[in-house]
Parts: sequence; structure tokens; C-alpha cells
Amino acid sequence: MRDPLLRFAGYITENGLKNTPQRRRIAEIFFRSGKHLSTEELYDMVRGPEYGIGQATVYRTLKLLCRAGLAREHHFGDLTARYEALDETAHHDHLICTGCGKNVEIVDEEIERQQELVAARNEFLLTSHRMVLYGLCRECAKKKKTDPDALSSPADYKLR
Amino acid sequence: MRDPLLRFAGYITENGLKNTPQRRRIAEIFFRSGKHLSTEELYDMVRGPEYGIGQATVYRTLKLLCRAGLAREHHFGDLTARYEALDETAHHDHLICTGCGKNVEIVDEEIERQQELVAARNEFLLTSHRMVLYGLCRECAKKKKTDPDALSSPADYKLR
DNA sequence: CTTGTTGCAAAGGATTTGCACGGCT
DNA sequence: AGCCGTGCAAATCCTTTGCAACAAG
Repeated sequence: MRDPLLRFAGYITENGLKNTPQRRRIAEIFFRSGKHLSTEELYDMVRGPEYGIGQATVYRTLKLLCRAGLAREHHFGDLTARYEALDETAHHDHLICTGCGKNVEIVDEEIERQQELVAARNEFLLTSHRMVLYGLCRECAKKKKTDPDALSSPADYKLR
Repeated sequence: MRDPLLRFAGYITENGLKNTPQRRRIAEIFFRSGKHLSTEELYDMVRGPEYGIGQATVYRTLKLLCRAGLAREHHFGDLTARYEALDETAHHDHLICTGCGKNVEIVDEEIERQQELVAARNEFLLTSHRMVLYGLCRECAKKKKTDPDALSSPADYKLR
């Protein structure tokens, strides 16, 4: 059962919850569209002329998806949370350009292996992790050479 | 010049800012005390009977410390920001127990090296990174075997 | 003196919650 | 019928900002 929508439906019934049209619509749009949406972005996508879905429901459903293990909450540089669909067959980390915000998904077997090792060394049973690399993409690095002030500094980017 | 307080003073003068008693006190307490304080915790430590320091000043000073490269903002599981002193001679990542909240600082040369590689492979100039491993420490893993409900699930922990 | 800094309180932004209503089961 | 879920608006929580008084350089 690979389809996240089905998995969501499964989670719902298994836990005595209810499969409402709002939840279906939110999940559907969430899984279909790109990654790393903020609640507000998703809210905007979800509410059509014929749908009157409330913000609160979006928040609640996103949390529910997290609880179901189908989504994950991120805090990158800004203060608003962003959610990404979680497909256990395709875990990944992030590489973010602090100049233009470009967000590349990465995976590195070697790092994953090493993480397990570090955890074991500390007598921890590793359940998950989160890794974000910050840097400048080629274009922004070049731009920076031309006009150093054109880009906000990495330090500033991480400020909030 | 290893002392962060001196470095802070240096940053202040170099940038035409002012070395006020509030800033001195906040920085002093921040660097002396443990890691990963929230603004509120620091605020409580900073305001003594004889000091009337405002919240806003604590927020502002913490930001300033980040800008000076002497502190770093973190968002672990909760929604409030936590700050940690940054000593460039001792970068580290985190290993957190989702059972009891234990927070172990870790460094792994191999991982650091590999991160550079991954960035380079994507034509990124790496400036910094952040990595948090989540798991269960030995005690909590044991506890979980005895009474699985005694601990909040990792998923819940990460919810917010 | 000039300009940055502070404290307070008000403003802001994101997320949660109380509550009455509506809809599954 | 009973209970969960929804929408709305009010409430919270954390953080930022405007402003007048103040203090460092």
C-alpha cells in the first residue's frame, strides 16, 4: 500500500477517526503538490470557490498527517512551519542556498551510515534525524563576488 | 582573543554600536551558563532585583550575538527559539532523546567531511549546517520495552 | 551633542482553542 | 443518539516594533 492517501485513510479508520471531505481534500492537495508548503500556502490552495475550509482545519489536518507519519514539520530559516510529505521509501535532507532560497533535496548513504554509528556510540537508538546544509549556490556565489551587498549574509538568513 | 565577552565588545566597537551594561550583563550570563537557553529562561536569569532589564532587550541582544557570530538560534522540537553560545573552535551537532529530552552534543569529522562533498557535488559553497539526530537513550529505550505508553512517541515529540 | 539603546506597551504573526453546529457511524 | 470534526472568532504564545526618555561615545 504505497499511496499516501490510502495510508491516511487507513490511519483514520484504525484510530476511530473520521474520513471527512475536508481531510481528503487537504491530504490530496498536500500530497500532489510540491514540497515544503507552509500552512498558509496549503490553505490558499485548498480553499476553492466551492470549498469553505477553515485555517484551523488545515492546521489540524497537517498535525494529523504528522501523527500518522505521513508528513513532517520543518523550520528552515523563517519562523513559519513548513510541511513536507514523508514517504518512508524516500527520506532526504536539505541543502539550502542562503542567497536565493533554493532548496535541494539530498541523500547521502555515507552520512546516514555514519549517523547510526554516532548514535550507537552514545548508546542511542536512532529513530530519525534532520540535517540542513546552508550555503551559496553557484549563481549566488558568483553574484556575491560581483556585489557582496546584493545578498543577505548567511548569518542574517539564519537569524530568523 | 578567545573570550567571547571580549569578542562581543570588539564587535560592538567595530560596528559603532554601544557597550551598555545591559548588553554586558546579558552576554555575560549567556556565555557563563549552560547551553540552549530560550529567551525567556535567559530573561529570568538576567533580571535580578537590582536590574530592570526588559524582555525586548534580551531578544535584541540575542539577535545581536547571532549577528556577531557568537550565538546561534535553534528550533528543536518546540516552537520557541533556543540559543547556544557559538565557539568557532568547537562546532557541534545534536543528539536528542525523544523520551527524556536529553541533549548530547556531538561532532563527527567523517560526517563533516561528507557534507562538504555533498555540497560540492551540487555546486554549493557550504557556509554552515545543522544536524539533529533523534532517538532514545539507553534508559528510555529500556523503559519503552517495559511500558510502551510511558513515553511520548517520537512523532509526537516532533509535532511541536 | 549625536546617535544608538532601553523599557514599556502595543502591534504582529503564527498557531491553538472554545464552542455551537453539522455530519458520520 | 453519540461522538467526532468543522468554522469561526477569540485567545495564546512568541517575537517585533514605535516611541519617548536616556546614556554611551
